[in-house]
Amino acid sequence: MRYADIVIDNRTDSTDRPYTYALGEIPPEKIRPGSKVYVPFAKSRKLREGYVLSVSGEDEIDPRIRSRIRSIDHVDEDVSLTEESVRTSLWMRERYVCRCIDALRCFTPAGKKRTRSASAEAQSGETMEERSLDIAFTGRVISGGAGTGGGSGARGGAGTRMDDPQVPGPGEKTLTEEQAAALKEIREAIDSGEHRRFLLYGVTGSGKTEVYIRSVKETLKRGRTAIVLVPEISLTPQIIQRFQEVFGEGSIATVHSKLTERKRYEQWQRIRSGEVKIVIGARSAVFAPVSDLGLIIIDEEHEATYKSDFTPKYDTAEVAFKRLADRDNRGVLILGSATPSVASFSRAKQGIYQLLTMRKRYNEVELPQVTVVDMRQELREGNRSMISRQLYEQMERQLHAGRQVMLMQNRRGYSTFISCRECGHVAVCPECGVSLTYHRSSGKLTCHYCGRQQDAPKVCPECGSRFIRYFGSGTEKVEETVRQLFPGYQTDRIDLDSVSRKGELTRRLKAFGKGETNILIGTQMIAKGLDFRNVGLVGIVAADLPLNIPDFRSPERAFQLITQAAGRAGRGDIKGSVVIQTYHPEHYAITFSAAQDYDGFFEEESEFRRLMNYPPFSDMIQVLFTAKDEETAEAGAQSWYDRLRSMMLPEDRQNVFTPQQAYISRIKGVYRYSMVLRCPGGKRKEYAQMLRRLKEEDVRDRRQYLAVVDINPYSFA
DNA sequence: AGCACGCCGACT
DNA sequence: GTCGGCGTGCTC
Repeated sequence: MRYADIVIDNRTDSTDRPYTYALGEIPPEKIRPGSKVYVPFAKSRKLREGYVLSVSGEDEIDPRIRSRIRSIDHVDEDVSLTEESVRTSLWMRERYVCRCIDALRCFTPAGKKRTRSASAEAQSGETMEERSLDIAFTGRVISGGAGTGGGSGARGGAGTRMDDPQVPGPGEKTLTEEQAAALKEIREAIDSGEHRRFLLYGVTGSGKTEVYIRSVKETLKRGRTAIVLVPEISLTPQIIQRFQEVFGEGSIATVHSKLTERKRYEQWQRIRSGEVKIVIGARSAVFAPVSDLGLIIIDEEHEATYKSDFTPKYDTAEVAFKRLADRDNRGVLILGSATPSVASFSRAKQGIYQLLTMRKRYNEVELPQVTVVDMRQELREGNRSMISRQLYEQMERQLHAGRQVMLMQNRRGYSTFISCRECGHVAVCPECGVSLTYHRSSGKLTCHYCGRQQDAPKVCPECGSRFIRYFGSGTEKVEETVRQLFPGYQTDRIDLDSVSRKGELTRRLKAFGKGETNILIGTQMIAKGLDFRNVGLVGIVAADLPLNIPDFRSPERAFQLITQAAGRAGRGDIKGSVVIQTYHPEHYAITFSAAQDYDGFFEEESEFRRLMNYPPFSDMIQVLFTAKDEETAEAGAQSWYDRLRSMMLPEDRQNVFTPQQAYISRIKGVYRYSMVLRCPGGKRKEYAQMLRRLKEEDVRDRRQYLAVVDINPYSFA
């Protein structure tokens, strides 16, 4: 008799381990790592879903559990996963301290099947050999048949091919020297059939998309598959359009959150069956069910959207790396950005990534002229408006010349908070404890964390005073000011509040692209995406905003945001200009972004990180404790702190920081405490294992709080 | 004794 | 996550 170790699809930590089942009536060739199975479990009448991790023989069964073993009821081959998915999931469980099932679920089709039989055509008839699973968390290593498995024959070894390299095919553009040089390196890597990683550092307009397209083409030529990841699919219609022009619409699967369940399932099957070999999508597309994966491209790799907000809190580039390094794939990873993250550029400098640089803009358009305005000076000279005199003058000049203007204010709403002038009372969300933002369009006070809304008070709820002052300013206030200053021009505002319906963002951006509005005001949503040919000026209304957030990555974010926004100016054949308004004109994030000097910024930021022992010179781990009452959350954090330190060697204890109330101490009535750990080189794995042990203890002791581990969090909550 | 309710704990 | 078991405590 043969047996299978199975993870049950229960969302609880207490069943996060493999259970052994007999194959029963099922032919052994139908069960392999990744098989989706239905099994009886505990006292439940209904069958439970599960995934096979490994298969074993009679002699490997622990005699103590033998009598309790039950049989698998049936298999669903339509939604079974690849063995590579199982290996990557087990790796994710270790790395992100998550449940095995949560990692496996990333690889499963989110949508529903129509019927059991309707998608039977998706079965490609593959009979993958059983292979050894070296990292099963059972600790059991099973070895099945040898062999390298499906699809590997097409890979590598095609090195002698030397036809049409510089001649553009249909829909392709002629390559610049820099593009050709970058592509040469990538092609060699693809030809080698080895796992290699590149950082494509190309300034805005240097033509990264063209390099992506050619790289995908090279990959397809070898019969292999490619995944192209973009930060947010609705903001990148141009990339998708370019890919469709070159490869044809039918050969690309696009996956994103706006697809209906059925559509998503259809796409999943199209990918799994091998019908399409190119997948384009946001973060979650890194889990696309491709086999023989030869290439993953991560465009705008520095973007925050590549770090998952949900469990498991994975880093897309790490998962991409792991999938590509798998023995069933051995593919190439390309990270592309005009402003690479400090972590990635640092890896490139260390030689972990091969650095490919493209410094020239495609049409040799001159870089925009940048002016930094000291807003303290403006205030001293009597200008209390949020628009400086320089910005006003430049707007006037550009609008007069028929050019368009973009103003970025990375905060929505009308004002940040409202406060009573008599007693100082500040309106605060009763659930989250953060100040409420006034939205003029709706006349409501809104909590930006939980979304709760209430009417703006006419009189102070504390003292009854009619004198209420509005502090700070968001996009709505910018819009109002600009409408007053430039009444003769069409103005539009784009932020999370003004675009609710799907497709509206793209439509409005397109309208601006066509010149229907003269002035576009928005949050960072407008800093990315579409290529606007007629924008003569980009104004960054408050460049300091990201700098005020208490996070070690603030300078990096500020630099990226300013650079991105500035990149919107002068995309066509006109030289653009950029005005940066700031209260910290001397800050290095401002000076280097104004000078468009990435390398200078990197050096300074890297030195700061090294001195402070921040990533990439260490790893940070945050554990967030949530509970319905504050005492439980605090006690949970304290308990982890004490137990963790007692597990550690004395010299490691200094790396655990005292637990404290989270930055946002309450969300939707749930209290939050946080504990942060710093992992010096090489300690990450060891610490993560300790955290895993603490989680297991909590399950056993039925603790009333929830602890969520976040490895290298993108922001410290 | 008989029953409702809620917590416990095992699940292969 | 899920369900039966079982203890508690109330009522007849």
